[in-house]
Amino acid sequence: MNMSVREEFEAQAVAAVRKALSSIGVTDADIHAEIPDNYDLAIPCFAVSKKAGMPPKEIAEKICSEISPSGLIASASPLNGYVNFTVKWDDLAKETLESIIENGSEYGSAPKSGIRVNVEHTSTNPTGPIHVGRARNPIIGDTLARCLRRCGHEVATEYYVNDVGKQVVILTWGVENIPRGSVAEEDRDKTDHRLVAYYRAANARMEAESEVSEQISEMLRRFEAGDADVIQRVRKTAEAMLDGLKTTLAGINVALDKYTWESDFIADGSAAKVVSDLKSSKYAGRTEDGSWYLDLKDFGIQGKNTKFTFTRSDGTTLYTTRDLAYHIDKFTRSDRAIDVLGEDQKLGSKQLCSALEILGCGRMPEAMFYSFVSLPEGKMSTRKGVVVYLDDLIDEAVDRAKGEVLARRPDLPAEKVEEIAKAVGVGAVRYNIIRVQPEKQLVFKWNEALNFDGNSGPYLQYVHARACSMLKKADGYTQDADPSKLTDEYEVRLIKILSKFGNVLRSAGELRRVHMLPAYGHELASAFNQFYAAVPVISSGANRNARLTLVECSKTVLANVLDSLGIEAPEEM
RNA sequence: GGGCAGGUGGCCUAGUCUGGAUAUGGCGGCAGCCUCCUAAGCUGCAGGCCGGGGGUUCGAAUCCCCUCCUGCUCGCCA
Repeated sequence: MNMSVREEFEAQAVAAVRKALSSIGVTDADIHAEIPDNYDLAIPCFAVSKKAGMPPKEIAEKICSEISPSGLIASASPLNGYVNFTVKWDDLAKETLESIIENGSEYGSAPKSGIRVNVEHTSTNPTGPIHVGRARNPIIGDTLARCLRRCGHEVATEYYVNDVGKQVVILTWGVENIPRGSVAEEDRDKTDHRLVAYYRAANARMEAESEVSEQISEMLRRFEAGDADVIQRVRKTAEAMLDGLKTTLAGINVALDKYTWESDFIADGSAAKVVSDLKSSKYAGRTEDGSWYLDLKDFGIQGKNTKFTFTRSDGTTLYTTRDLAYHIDKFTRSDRAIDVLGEDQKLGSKQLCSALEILGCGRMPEAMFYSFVSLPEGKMSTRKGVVVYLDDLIDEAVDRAKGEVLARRPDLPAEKVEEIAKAVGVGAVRYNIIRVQPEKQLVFKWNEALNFDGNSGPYLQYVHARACSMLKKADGYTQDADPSKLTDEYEVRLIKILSKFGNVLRSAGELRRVHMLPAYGHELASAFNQFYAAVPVISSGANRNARLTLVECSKTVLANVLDSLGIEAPEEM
């Protein structure tokens, strides 16, 4: 679909102001619109004031005198240096409702852009189950991907599997050498939870027994020398572990389009190509021991060590070297690459970008950082067992949701209860994580993670279910988008919120401000609840059809918001 | 020590990029609201030196400088 009515109105208002300003000789003014409480749009004249050499108040008055109602603009009035616009309500309401009815699940989406966007997310080491400390990654990545799709882009999500390096070798050694039953496996029947016991045990034995340590080192040496057998065995273990991780991700409605294996970039020679290309750059240098590095002091890398090492002294590649090959590969199949990364990757990501620049790669990945979720007692650690697994969080959330459903709906069959409980539990978890700006430090607390009230996923789901229930109970009506039947203040507010959805999707997607989405959903749901409490719908006589149409439209947009958040929209709960 | 990020009522949080009209919501607390469309709801009340200090400006939560607290980081680890 094309520009929404709301966006057209904004464009018209800005154009009108620009035109009025040009009549007083100001042409390059910096105009930005705000959405105030009492008007539909406001443009402050303070910045313009200096350029024009006129007080803001006078400019606002002057601008308003030049603007007459046209298009979607109903009025423009000056107040305290602002130009306040009101929209032609009838047009806004009618076109918004008609557009929602016409476009349904696509309402708010932008037309196809033809731009290929690659979103890499999750990419956790396949050495243990996903814990809550990293749970922001798949949820941010998946939500962003959903928003970008609605922004019209061709989006592919991708998981970069680290099947290279000491950690996976330790795991593989453990799985191959520690007898089944000799270590206590976790009781959850999933490969990631089963195998992590061998990873822990292997780590412990490596530290305690020099013989084990030597075996692991030998395995690592053979791996790096390209021993096909070792590489294959490590890959197999990683695949088994990944299987469990995929199940966890599926549990929170995350499915990735592609899994790319780090070892492939060694096997196909592309990592070696990166090394040889970097060696010939003027920033390259070699230490006495024979390792190669780039000196990045001219690239804004600060600190006592500006060197970025890209080969070991034995010539083998390092993680970031392979990541370079990976990014070059990504850009052969996408126009934009977005990396969702933990904040510990900030320096690495910067070095990667500098190296890409040195390699003459015309493009840079856009990094999105989040800070790790910690526990009140401190950082999570898989090895120390100070950890809350994502699987446990999901189970707990679904369990609690089940209790809530059972308490409210004794009439539902058991199967339906399970279905709703899963939707609600997962909704609470995803919403709670995505509602907060990613860079904010987050301390995990059960009562917050399992919040079902107020600013929560279930609150939005509840409104969706409520709207569905009303439509069902109405038992038939004819669609009516006549704005003259929707003049109550609650109806007006609700429709104005519905008209903003496209703008919200744009900033959540293009500007990667994913946390705008839950805020909007809450605003919409809250406005609906107020409308619901104040305005009778089913028994409302002449306005019945129009009000039911508004309920249907609200339901549609809410479903779109929930879908963008990767949260299911139950029809009853 | 250097770099990067966060600091907003008891708790969580929006707004900071692009300075502007009374700082957004939620949780918890208190007081109300189901003979009407799902009370996972609605209404009202209390609660704020926007970490602290300077500066720029007609105007600062927002920009600049200093400072304190928290997290991350400065590997021939991944």
